[in-house]
Amino acid sequence: MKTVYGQFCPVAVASEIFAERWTPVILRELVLGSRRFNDIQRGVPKISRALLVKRLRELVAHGVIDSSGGEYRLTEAGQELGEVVVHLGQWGARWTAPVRRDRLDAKLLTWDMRRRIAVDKLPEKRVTVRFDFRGVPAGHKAPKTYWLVMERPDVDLCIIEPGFDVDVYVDADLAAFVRVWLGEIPIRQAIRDGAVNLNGERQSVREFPSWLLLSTLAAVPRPGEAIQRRVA
Amino acid sequence: MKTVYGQFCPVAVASEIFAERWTPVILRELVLGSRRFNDIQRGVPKISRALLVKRLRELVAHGVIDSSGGEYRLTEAGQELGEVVVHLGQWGARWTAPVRRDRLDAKLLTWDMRRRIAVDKLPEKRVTVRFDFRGVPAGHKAPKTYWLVMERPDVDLCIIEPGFDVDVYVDADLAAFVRVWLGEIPIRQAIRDGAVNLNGERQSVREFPSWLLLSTLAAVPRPGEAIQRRVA
DNA sequence: CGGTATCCACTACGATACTG
DNA sequence: CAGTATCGTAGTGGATACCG
Repeated sequence: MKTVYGQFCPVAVASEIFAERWTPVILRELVLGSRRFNDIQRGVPKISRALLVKRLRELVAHGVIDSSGGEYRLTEAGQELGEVVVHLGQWGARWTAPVRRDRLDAKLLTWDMRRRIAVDKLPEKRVTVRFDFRGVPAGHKAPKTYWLVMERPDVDLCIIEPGFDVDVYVDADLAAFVRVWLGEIPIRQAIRDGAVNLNGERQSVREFPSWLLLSTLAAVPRPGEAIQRRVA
Repeated sequence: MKTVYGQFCPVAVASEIFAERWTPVILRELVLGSRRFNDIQRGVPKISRALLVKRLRELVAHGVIDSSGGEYRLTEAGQELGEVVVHLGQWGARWTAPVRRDRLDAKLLTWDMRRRIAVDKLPEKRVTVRFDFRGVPAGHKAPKTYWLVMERPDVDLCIIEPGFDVDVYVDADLAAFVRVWLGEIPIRQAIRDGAVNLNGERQSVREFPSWLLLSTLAAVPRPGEAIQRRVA
């Protein structure tokens, strides 16, 4: 373990492990359940493969994750460090403005959504939802169209037409949808504002908002919340 | 604000602020109460002045600290980020082994101790404690001898003989004393083991352990604690 | 005390291509 | 799928000296 700060203080020692470039984001991906190398990378798309390998090795060396059979899992220490990641994310949800042009990423958004579907609320039959995002910053490489194919208890994300009939069409401004995802605005409001449009089979369209759980950080109370309520 | 991770996830955004090199350690110093530039640097001795300036500016720009009149203070957002720092430190106390040769630093230790004296338990009269550390790694630049001059409600740290009669002489192995400081071993045990020796005026020697509060992280329960108790 | 300014060295990282 | 290998570079930060 390379000593960076030269301090015995546990904050410094922990920072040598935790506060490395990319590490908190990699840990978030593990906290959210990714186990396999390529899955982890999907959640951290801008990291290079070589660097991801290096970081994972460091985390193994520090006892934060175990690696076996091509899978990475948080150890007990890792689970607890995951709580720090969540705490940091809650701070970010409260005190930062995450939605900015250079942070919009439709692929990452849909990859995150895939994990937050209320499977128990889905109908018996397979449901296919097609997302078309507008307002995607120019120069953005990721596709603008995605399909979520949900067939209890499985949820698959497709980037190419899966060939099933589409039940719900979601046309949405990307920035607005990210805001909905993060709990900054209610989906009903985004629909009313025209930032999000739902079309397709009546019943499915009505139920769609209840299928889509939001980000785990969406429920974090914001600093102005009490005041906003008073005003409203 | 430079976008590092290109993700809207609040964990990523918060990491761009928090998980920069040195930043968690600087924040710890602010959490522990330092306000002035040079005081902060005393708690982060290995950072260069130029870099400390830069990091403080970044924290101001991110709304984590305020700077005015040559003082830096945590904002409301900063206080909450301080809770994350503490959480990270608690993880470090539980899951890392902070005491290693290249992390020992007598100056930093005494600087930390200065802030953790139970002022209300001190006697009316001035008390002077002299520390002599042994087992300091070769090549260590910091002095081996320090004086803590405590005169309610003030505590001063000296590196040169303050000229007062010494009430308590503390001769201690540096590594062992750091372990005591961090709550890894009880001071009574370190005394029994001969790693820490107290001499001087009887009454003061007896009371000294009650004056010295330990690190705020000393009380963090360790993973093996329950098991250890069972064995003992 | 609380910074600036300059310069240089290093190394961490990204890009790209290849492998079992 | 899960890496390895190589190489060039941007940018980060250390050292040092100076300043209001």
